[in-house]
Amino acid sequence: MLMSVTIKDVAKSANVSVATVSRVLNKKSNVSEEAIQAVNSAVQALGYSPSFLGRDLRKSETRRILAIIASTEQSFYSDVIRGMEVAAFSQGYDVLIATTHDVPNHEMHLLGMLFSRAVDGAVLLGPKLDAATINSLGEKHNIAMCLERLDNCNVLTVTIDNVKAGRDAVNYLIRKGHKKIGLITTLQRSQSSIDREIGYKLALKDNGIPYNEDYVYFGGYETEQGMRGCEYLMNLPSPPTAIFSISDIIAIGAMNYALSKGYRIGKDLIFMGFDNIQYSHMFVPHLSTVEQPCYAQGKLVIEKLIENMKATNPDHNLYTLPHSLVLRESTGD
Amino acid sequence: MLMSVTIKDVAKSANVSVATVSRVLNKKSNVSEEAIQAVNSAVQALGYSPSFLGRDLRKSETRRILAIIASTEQSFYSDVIRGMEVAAFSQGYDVLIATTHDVPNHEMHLLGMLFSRAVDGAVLLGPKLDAATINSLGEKHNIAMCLERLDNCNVLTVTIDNVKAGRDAVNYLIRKGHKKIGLITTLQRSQSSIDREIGYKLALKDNGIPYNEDYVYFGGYETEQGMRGCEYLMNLPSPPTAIFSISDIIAIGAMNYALSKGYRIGKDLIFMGFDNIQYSHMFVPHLSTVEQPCYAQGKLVIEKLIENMKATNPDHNLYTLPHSLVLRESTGD
DNA sequence: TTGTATGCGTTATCAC
DNA sequence: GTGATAACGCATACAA
Repeated sequence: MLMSVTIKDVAKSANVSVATVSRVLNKKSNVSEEAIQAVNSAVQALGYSPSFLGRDLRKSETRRILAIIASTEQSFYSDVIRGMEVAAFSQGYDVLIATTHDVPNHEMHLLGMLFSRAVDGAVLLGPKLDAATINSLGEKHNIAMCLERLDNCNVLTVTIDNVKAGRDAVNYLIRKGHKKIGLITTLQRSQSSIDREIGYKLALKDNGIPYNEDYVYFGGYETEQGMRGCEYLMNLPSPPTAIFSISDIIAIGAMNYALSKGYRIGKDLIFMGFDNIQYSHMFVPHLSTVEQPCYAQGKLVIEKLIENMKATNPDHNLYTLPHSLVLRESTGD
Repeated sequence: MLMSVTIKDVAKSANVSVATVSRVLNKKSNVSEEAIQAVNSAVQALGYSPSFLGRDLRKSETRRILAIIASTEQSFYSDVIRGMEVAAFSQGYDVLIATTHDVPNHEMHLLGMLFSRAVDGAVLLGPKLDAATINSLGEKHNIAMCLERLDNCNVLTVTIDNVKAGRDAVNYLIRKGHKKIGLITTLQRSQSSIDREIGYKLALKDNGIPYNEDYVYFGGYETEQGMRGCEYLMNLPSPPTAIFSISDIIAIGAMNYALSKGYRIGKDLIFMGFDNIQYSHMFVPHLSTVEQPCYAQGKLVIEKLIENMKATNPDHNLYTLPHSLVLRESTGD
């Protein structure tokens, strides 16, 4: 489209060498004031913008990091991305986002940008690839995971302790005086769902309540599935009086059903969600939920990833950040 | 991190020249079966992945397109992005997303990726830069706008007719028998908001209803502002019986207020939103709204943008795609 | 069918 | 303080 103006053109126009132009552009110290002026006005006049293609090749770095997410639909990622951007930007990196739509092959395709050095590093937010694959990639490339951990995965990871979070959530429901606790979770297993389920069971055990598999509904991530889950649970011979859902979206669906059947939410029936999405305090009644530190997780994972890019000995640890309960009307608070 | 294996290493290992390696990798026809085998097994053995840094510089194209959005919070962008990706992918392009968080300077910084040829083109979804700036960028670079148009902007744009959409929405409320129509819009002006307001006024005029500025509330994009707007409108001496909001988020806030005051939504008071976000049919009562063809807009803008990249004579037209009304409980449907 | 050589736009090393 | 020039990794024109 544009007959590219290069550093050579600027050099010619400013009557200096390309080396000097490069020095000015990169703000090196040893260059005369005259040269600086000459170069700057030439740059201005020609509308020159240095090509990253040349620069990146020469320096063999791009200062770009790729965040790979399922889709932009989960508004919940927003704060994570923001944390990533702030951390990256402060060190001169840009964050680019790409979406997989849950297709493992496409996730691999995007990781190709990493293998091909189009980006310096990648962060996976909820990968669909298996641990073994990610492990082998992690040996050769700068890669990290955020929000979601993987069992037996030896890759830098920042997440929360989902077991403890699930446990805390359910313990709270029990402390509210409830003994019959339903769980709505997903058939499609992500490690965070599994961990939250484990937390659910541990909380029951903490309180000497026997685990009853009838109280667990396996559905999908959509609101509709939450409705189904609640419908199923409330039609049990001895329905639960409290329901923990592994996501707010699901919990809202569940409350939708409960509302339509006239249950008094927060009294007859209490609900706890997970994620603290924006909508959880827009919905009426407002939803109690577990909040995870999205911004902080995003920030930390980038800081660690950038450290790794410079390190000879990369850090492949798992970092867990603290979560918290947000109590609203749906639990009678 | 990784002592890069290059095309040279592959050539050596396969006992051929780098040219032959390149030919095999790019699936050129004129190359012997032997060579293909040799190269492929060398690639395999060495774990070679071609560097985009070299390739992109040589071909001076990246086959990457940047989508610049405010943030990933508006789940509403999701389908647009999806349309963009499908269109791009089918032509061998990747779509990368970057967020501005409404900071014009950061938008400019991201456009730097375009100037510096780190991407071949960019799509702005709701730019914060002014028309003059974007115009001048559009002369030299492959750039397009989507979802949001700008007055006097001579840049490829794909959007809907927001004037007509607003007009249709309000006309529907009037056809439902309402004459006192409130409008909740935003103080911070985007062209789409302005256009929807114009549509509101035109619909009133269509029906011989005088415009009353008391019926218009200017707030922000958040749910809370929708509540305020509704509160304001319903406390007027002669409150409206129908409320049009320029976004679903705002409309949900407005309904929140109405619910809390005991109005019977869909009967005493009807609501129309805009965008058809996922929440609009999760909220109870379900929200009537205006749907825009997100996927189609994303798809079209990329198709046109890629055409432009090849064209000597780029297309700077404005394309408007059809919207539709989605009728639910909030309008008594 | 294959190899050699050049150049893409930078930055960095080295002489001056 | 400055200017040649090599090198980054690749694709391709040209020769063979």
